Amino acid sequence: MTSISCETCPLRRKSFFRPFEEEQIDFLARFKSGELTVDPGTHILIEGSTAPQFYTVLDGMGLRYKTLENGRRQVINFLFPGDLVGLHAGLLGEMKHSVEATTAMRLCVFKRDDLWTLFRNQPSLAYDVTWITATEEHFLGETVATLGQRTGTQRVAWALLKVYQRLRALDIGKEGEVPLPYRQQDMADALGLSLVHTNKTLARLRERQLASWGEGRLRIPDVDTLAEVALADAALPDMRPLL
Amino acid sequence: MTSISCETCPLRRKSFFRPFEEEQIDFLARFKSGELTVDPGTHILIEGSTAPQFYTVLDGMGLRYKTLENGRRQVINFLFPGDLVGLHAGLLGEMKHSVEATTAMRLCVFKRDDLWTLFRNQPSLAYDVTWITATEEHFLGETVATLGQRTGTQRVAWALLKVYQRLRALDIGKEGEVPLPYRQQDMADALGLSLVHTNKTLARLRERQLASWGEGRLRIPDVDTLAEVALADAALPDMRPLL
DNA sequence: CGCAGTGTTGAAAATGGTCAAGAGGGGTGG
DNA sequence: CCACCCCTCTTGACCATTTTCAACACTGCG
Repeated sequence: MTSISCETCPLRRKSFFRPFEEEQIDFLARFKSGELTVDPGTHILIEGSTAPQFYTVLDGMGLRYKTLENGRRQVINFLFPGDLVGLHAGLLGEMKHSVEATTAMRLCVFKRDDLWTLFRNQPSLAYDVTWITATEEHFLGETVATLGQRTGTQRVAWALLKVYQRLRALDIGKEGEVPLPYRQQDMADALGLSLVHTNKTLARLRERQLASWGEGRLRIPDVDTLAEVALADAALPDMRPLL
Repeated sequence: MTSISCETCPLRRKSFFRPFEEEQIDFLARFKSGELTVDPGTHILIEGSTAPQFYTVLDGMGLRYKTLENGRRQVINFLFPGDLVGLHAGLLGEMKHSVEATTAMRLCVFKRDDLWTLFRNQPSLAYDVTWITATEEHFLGETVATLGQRTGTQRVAWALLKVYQRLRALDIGKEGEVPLPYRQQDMADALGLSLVHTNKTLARLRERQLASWGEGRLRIPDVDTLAEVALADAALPDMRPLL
């Protein structure tokens, strides 16, 4: 399996990612220390560890979660191509959550120590790192609002909508249908609902023809209607930088 | 009301904040464009606006919240001295939430446009900005886990503990007792609980002598026991940079 | 004095959780 | 090749945490 060069990275060509200057790409090419390919179910990062590396997701899907002292698991978010993974270990010294691959994944590997070089020599890339972190923070704020203020049905609708929009922005799947390889338990753990209630809520959304998720595929006949139910905005996410 | 100079900023002397190099302080002194003093109840930033400024809280307390389309309010977090406010407007172009002063507040004002200068000329400060944003993101991840996986009692205990620890790290209040000027409704909106249920849960925590909050003061007889109930870690937060 | 904002308490209603059981699919080993 | 097991999804019944509704006490303020 040969490593993909940053210059011709197929992910970067997607319109979801902001075009970079040649100088920035050159820097990233040197910054990149390798590629990691993992099987479904692999634990990529473990809470409490001090990983010497961090990653950008090139392909595949995963999830970021935290386990509480009572054994319950909170899925913090789902991971898609373009997401930065494990930056916390680089920035804060230790991982505050775990990361697991749901499908097979390919990740671009960076050395944690090079982060400081990036900040010193590439202010525009440093700005992008901060932008990504702030965007992530904003999304978590939305998630807090969802868990705090939305009903079960609204939560499930919101999550399906967000995932659909993100995948469509990446041009994955097609209009009205995207792959969604997670288990219902993952969604339940992400939304703070029980598995049983999540299942029944999904069944109701299917009946009402708002969203139909099964066999790894999510179908949304009418995004605007689902967005209404989700109490959310139907707009696609903004363009973002890709490290 | 004269403006405080960065060189002698009393907040910076607190042991909660990492000492800075003289060069960094000099830069910040030039970076600082003024001071803002507001009365309790003032809306400092409004969701959707494009503020040309962002702030560091020098004194007082406030809260950051978001209003959903159904009118419900989610308090995203409480704001204390040292917190950066409104960086989103600078980084992402527009505010994604609102900020309101609970007590009288004093804020250090920065011009949004200077942020880029900071990234270009002060990589170590840029790193600090990113560190703060990542820490904030981490905290929101904890909040998501709280709303998703903790029971009502655990949530309230967790919030009181976090607030207590943060204030103590700032050396506000004294061992076992800190000021807490928020309303029960604010706490309820932060935890995704109804006001009534929050009130009754607080009463039970008071009966059990775990935490007693009333008349603007929070008393915690035994932090470790409360931490157990909260399913949380009793450690004080790490030292952080102050912009 | 009356009013608005906050805190408190009781009772009824409901959303969501837990328990339990079964169906179906895919992999593995006998 | 079949049997068995494990994992995921599904559904029903019952339970409980939390919400909603309603009323009242207390305070500060115009």
